[in-house]
Amino acid sequence: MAANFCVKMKRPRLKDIAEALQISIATVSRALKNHPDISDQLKLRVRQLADDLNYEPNNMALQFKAQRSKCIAVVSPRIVHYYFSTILKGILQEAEKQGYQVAVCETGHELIREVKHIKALTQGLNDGLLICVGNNTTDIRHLEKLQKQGIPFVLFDKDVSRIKAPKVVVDDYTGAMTAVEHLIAQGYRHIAHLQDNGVAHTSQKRLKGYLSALKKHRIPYDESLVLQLNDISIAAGYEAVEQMIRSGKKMDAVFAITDELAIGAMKAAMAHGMAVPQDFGVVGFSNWQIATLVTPSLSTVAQPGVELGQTATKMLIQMIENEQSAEEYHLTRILKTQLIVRDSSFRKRVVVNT
Amino acid sequence: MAANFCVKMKRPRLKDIAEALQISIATVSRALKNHPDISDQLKLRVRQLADDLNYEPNNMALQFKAQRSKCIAVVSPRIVHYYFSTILKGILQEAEKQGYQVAVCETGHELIREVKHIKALTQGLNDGLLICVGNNTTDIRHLEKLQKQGIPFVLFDKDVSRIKAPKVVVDDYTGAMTAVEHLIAQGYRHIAHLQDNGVAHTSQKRLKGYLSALKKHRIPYDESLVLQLNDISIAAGYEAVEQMIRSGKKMDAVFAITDELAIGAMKAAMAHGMAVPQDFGVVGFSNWQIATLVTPSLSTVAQPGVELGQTATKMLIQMIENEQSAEEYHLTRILKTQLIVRDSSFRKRVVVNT
DNA sequence: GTGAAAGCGCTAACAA
DNA sequence: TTGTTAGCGCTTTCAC
Repeated sequence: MAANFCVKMKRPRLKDIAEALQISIATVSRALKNHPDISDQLKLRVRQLADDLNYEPNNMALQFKAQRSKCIAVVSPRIVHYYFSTILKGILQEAEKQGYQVAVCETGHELIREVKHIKALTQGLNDGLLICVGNNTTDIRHLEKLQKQGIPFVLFDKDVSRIKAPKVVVDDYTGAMTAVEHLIAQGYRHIAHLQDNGVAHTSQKRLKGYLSALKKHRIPYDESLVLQLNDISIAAGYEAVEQMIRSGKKMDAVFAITDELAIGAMKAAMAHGMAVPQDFGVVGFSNWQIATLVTPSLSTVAQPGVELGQTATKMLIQMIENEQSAEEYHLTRILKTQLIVRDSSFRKRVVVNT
Repeated sequence: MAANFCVKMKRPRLKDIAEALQISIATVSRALKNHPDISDQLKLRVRQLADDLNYEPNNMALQFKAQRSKCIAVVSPRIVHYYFSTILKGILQEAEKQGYQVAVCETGHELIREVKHIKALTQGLNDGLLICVGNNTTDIRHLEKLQKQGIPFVLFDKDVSRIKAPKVVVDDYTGAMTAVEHLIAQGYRHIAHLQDNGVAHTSQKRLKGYLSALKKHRIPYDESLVLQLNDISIAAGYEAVEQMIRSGKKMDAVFAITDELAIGAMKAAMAHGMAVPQDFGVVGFSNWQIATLVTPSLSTVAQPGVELGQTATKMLIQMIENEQSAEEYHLTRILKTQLIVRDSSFRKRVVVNT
């Protein structure tokens, strides 16, 4: 708008180089891509000038021409979240390796934002999507629409069983089962399970793992030991376990759906004079950094976040580059978890294999 | 390549609608944007068909035409990092509000990757950049080049004093000074300072804050109480303080450059029989989530991550939309930190104002 | 070995 | 009220 005394150098285009050298645009283009048809002499002159002018190809034009952006987008419920950060790290690693740019957005588990973001991201800017649906995503019409449009996408972390699409998830069932079997092996018999509202697939799978472990070892299932909480915070875990203890319920261990709940549970038990792990065993889920920092350190089921991110990204890029739609390519990859036994559940010498 | 029996619907273009309706492309374009010139009747027909075909404008074409992508990119040293996650959250919030997409990449504090990423991100795909340089970025030619190219960018978190560009940083100096003054007010007199290699601006500013606080309260400066560590982990903090204690050095408090170092320091002191905060006071920096989880809970200097992200994004978008170059718009915004006093340093009742 | 020209999907100035 | 056309920067086929 305002007059500008300092002449701002416009970005050089092929045309500028062509005109300066009195040759055609096509020749410049070829020279810069080292096309064999162009004489070495001319190539040299072109490159020289391109360097001098600081020429960089205009990516928007390239994209537009190729109708491909080399951009993928990630839709995630949470950003400030250790596990998700590790997934994102894996995504970025793989994308960098393959020369893709990664756009990120957060839905906060709100369906409206999820739908809005997915719509915005697919209006042509991105070649594909990596989506982790929110906990409240029961309506999946937006995903079905993506499929119809033939836009490649991969679902990660949260399974959505009602849709046939490529997915990368973690083996919550086996992870939970292994954790509970470990508690049983350590001699705990009254094992409570702290979960969230139980709606999400992950929660259901982990509950199933818990139940299977009990069944396998013939420990009677006591419904009142499975607590559904509104919140998965440390405070929630604390409160839940405190109430159980106060109520006189017999309980000597907790398997919690998150590390935070587990830590809350541990603190509550300790506050009520129980020694961890001697009187009370605790295992969490996720292997957040805090698990190593609490005292006693927390046993937990580690999820392979980086690997999950990498795997999902590899799948997506493959779909993009082979022009496979999400409908054709419905593969579910299930990654193994790893039980990490730390102090909060280790009171016996036993051989533990994951 | 291979024959495809299922006819894949190609993405509809304006042309398809125009042909079907026997009108011109321009008319379709205008009808869809609700241009007043078009008759309501026609608009209706056009919209109807567009809906039926599931028409979505091709963003690549729009971008190309406008030479603007409504994309910004974030360059960060680390992804799995609580503080950075909060910054990213702020960035995403503001970008979402203003309708921008956000690309993210990680440099791992490696200059080569930083340069490579910045180059890739500026080849036209992004309207501007938010950059947090790595700890080893002393060579800043890549940033100077950005300025010359007139590409809008904002530096965040890490200051680079040698370049005149818009920046958003945290007031490390005052933050550190406040923390140390708090320790002094609590009666500690032999306050050690744990820092990293001291190269980064943040480290230097925090050291200065430490020194100023001592000076202001006439506490003699003891060089041997300032430790430069190779690593900012819990283990490093533990080791450093343990050595100090073993060496018989008089020391009754630590101000550490990170929460992790601080926690390590605290654990070391406790391991050697010192009570925290009675015999030994500890204050960290950053307010990571773990600060609330350790026992005793850790006093620390909180950095406003979300606010920082938002501010940087606002500045960048303003630059983009007003076509201001980084050279013209060299404003440095310094955000206040907040001292959070928890158990690790609170032994006296005093009024604490940030 | 090099140039001319079409076209990617869309917008907007100009024409009718 | 609607159509025509040029053009955004680049690649690529075809012609010479």
